[in-house]
Amino acid sequence: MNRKKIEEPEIYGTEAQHLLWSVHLKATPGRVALLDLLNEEKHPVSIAHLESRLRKISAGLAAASIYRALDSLVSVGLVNRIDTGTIHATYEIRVGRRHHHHLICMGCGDIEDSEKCLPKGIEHTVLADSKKFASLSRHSLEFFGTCIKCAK
Amino acid sequence: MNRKKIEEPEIYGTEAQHLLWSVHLKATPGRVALLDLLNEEKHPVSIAHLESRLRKISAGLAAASIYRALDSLVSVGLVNRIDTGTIHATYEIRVGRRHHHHLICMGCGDIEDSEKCLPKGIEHTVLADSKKFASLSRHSLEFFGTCIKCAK
DNA sequence: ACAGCAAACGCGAAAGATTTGCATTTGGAA
DNA sequence: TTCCAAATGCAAATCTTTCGCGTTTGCTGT
Repeated sequence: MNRKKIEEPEIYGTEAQHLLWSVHLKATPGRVALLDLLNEEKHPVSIAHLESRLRKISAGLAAASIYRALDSLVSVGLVNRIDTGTIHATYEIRVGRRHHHHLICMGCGDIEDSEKCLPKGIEHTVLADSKKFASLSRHSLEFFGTCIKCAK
Repeated sequence: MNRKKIEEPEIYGTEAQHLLWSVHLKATPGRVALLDLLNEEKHPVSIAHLESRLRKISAGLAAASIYRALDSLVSVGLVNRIDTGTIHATYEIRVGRRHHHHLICMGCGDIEDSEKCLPKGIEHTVLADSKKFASLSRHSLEFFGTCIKCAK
């Protein structure tokens, strides 16, 4: 039993595994589950949301592990942390998506993506004006307003 | 004793009182203390920071009251809630300041203001592209990077 | 295929942060 | 000055996030 054991071409690994390997992180079940989950979501989700989804879908990560895994995913840039104007931060997959921003409804919290972004080069302009910064690597831009439903 | 009782021209009220009255909020000690405090600060500060400052400076608001007061100040637009990329949100006075954004150091958390903003009319463009939103009232824009000190 | 080690994980407890209920106080309109 | 809705203080209840530590596991080198 050494020729070929399994049908699946497991040699190549999943997409999530490749993502993790590409940033030198171990492809652990927790990180893979979180990446898969965030990949399905179309919008930023809260930690509480992730926690309950994981409890249902997969075995369920310990809360502490979710925090640790998210921290590592954010720190290597696979995932973004987004401010939705509420107290609690939300998370969104970054890799594999076009750079984009959000319209956030202050009534119901609903979110829509926007492809509009800052004019090219504005980071350089901002940096040039700055007296204290050596470099800028990313920015966050969110628009707050009222969605059609909440406007009645 | 009915002609004139006190030296101070108390007839007019403080700046914080006027701000509160202008948005139809009662000028309570808690809100006034918070507004005064935020007015001194040059950058967004955390709730924990506000709490300890209040304990020292004035009598000190109950934690619950700080949360309630900040909620009301934010909801009427006197104060902004800012995402600094960490878990905890921060607060900054809005009224009386020019519209501006922030450069946030991912190393030490230091913040610098930037007067650069989005091109005029971008909110309208974004709104026009949107399928779900009726109106946009504000936006947040933060740049994340490394300050000179942290870049060593 | 296997051993070894640093990195992750689970679990439970600790530490913090935020909210709620309720009795009491107070700003400001009448 | 009176009065009432809105604020506040306080303490308890809830959440959220972090930590310590013993156990498990991904993955590198053999």
